[in-house]
Amino acid sequence: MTMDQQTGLMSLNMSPFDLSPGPEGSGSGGGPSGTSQQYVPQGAAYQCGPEQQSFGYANLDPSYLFPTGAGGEAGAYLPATGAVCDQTDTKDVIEELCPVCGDKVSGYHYGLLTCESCKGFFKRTVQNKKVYTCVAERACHIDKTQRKRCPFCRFQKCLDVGMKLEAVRADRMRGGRNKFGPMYKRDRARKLQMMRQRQIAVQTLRGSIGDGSLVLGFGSPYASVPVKQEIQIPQVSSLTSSPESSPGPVLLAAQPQPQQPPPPPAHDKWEAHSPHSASPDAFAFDAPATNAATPSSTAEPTSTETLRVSPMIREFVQTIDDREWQNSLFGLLQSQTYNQCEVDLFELMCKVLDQNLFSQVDWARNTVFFKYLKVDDQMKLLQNSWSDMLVLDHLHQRMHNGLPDETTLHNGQKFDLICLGLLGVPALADHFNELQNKLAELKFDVPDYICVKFLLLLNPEVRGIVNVKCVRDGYQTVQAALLDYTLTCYPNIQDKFGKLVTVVPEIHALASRGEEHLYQRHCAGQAPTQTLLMEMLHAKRKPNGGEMVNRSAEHTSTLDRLCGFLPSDAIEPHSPI
DNA sequence: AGTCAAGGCCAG
DNA sequence: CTGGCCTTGACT
Repeated sequence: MTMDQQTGLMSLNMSPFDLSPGPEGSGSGGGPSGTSQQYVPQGAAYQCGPEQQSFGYANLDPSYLFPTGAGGEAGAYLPATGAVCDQTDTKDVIEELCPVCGDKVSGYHYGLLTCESCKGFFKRTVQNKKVYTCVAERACHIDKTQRKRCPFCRFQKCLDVGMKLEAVRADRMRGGRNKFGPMYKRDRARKLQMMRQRQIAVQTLRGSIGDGSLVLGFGSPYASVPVKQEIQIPQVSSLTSSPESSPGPVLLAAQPQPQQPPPPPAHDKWEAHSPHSASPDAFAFDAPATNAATPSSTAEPTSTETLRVSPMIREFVQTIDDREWQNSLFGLLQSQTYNQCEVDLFELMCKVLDQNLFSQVDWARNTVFFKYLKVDDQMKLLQNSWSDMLVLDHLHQRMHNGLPDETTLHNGQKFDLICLGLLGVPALADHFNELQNKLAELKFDVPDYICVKFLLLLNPEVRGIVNVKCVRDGYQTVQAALLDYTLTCYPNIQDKFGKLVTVVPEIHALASRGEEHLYQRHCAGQAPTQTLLMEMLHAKRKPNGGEMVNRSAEHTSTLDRLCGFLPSDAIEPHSPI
């Protein structure tokens, strides 16, 4: 039996964001099989109790904390020995701790390196369609000694760290290999490379002690938390396809390609995450009917003009990882609603926004101009622009990737995807649509998008920036590049650049209203606490007007840690907190 | 033939 | 129900 058959649980005509089970339910063999336990209706936020709260994010998916680059998906611990790893053999790679319980890893199981017991637990849960109940707040701490206490939270953590439902075989066939084989191989290779790079980074650091210019996270007390396993989701629709043959990240396809058909709907990226994909079409975004990135015959750049796109803009476009954005969105919606009767949609929206924020920080800190700034400056810029960029990202996903307004969750609930772009304010929908129409008229394309995003981020007017010159240089460089791009590639659109620039304050106005709304709901106790999202909301409202939170070791904010984190491939293991 | 990630078995 | 160990079988 193929993986398609194993996992063919979804309606064939299901939309890419339709996460609800197919006609047969969430399992392969019909409805739940006589489990005695029942789900406890949701109410509590995804928070941690005081006993396990070693730091602010103790019970959020720890892999959010230290994103290690685009494509990261599952979670795992790096070696937490505290010692610098001087060897880079495979043995070290495998000597990790289970991302679920911290026990010794026995190999790759269901998508990532886990211990034998969590492997067995995950298998039994999925095979037998167990439904667990948490008698506490559904935020139990899971470690080696306590993993048996709360199967609900243990399973939730399995999903959170990235264990894959689709790797459990519906037909129970033994032996053989599945589609993750090549992925595991790549992951091993990547880990080995990371080890080597970390070694180099450590050596570099040793040679630069006392050099205050290094912005590294070695002093962080958080480095022993799990770090995302760098497993790329195979871009395949069946067991028989090779992930290696999958298309690369969204790169040049996003650039104007007037003489070619628009990029095909990216089915794969949806199937990749869904245990329920049944057909290649099941997870395609709607083909962008009014794809602004597919220029019309009158206004688009010609192929000759495309060649004139500056290398910098090409590079900018390459920083976009829409697939990661979509995969993580889908993965979160999937994991948050698996085995759930009903979820709080506002809370879910906050979690998605929170995840988007982590991606955003990860994107920013790897980009030119920004990555050379000191952490404090980086934080100020992000705190100033995060909501604007969230709105812009959503416009981009809608316009260039056909993101629908709504999706059906696993549990049958409808989730308004559009609310992500509106930051939870339905009343802004008209404004949002007007903005989108305006951009569509301007043939707003992917290079435009990424340039505007840089302009939002690199705002030299932000108060308190130390290295204003660097920010301004970056801003002006992007501005010039965008002007050049619009003149070269869209000569028929009168003053496209100027009109794009006028959109920025509109985005800001929209985002500000959203922020205000989120803040009020947060104050009313309706939003999950201890999230990066809430940290961002609070930052602007601090009496010192966006000054950094106290950055002493005992009071380090999440954003601080994210910005101060090492380059993704040079992570220094630390002793536990 | 060896590898290794699936599923299965069964004592505790 | 758990988790350590065993069996299986596609892939190398």
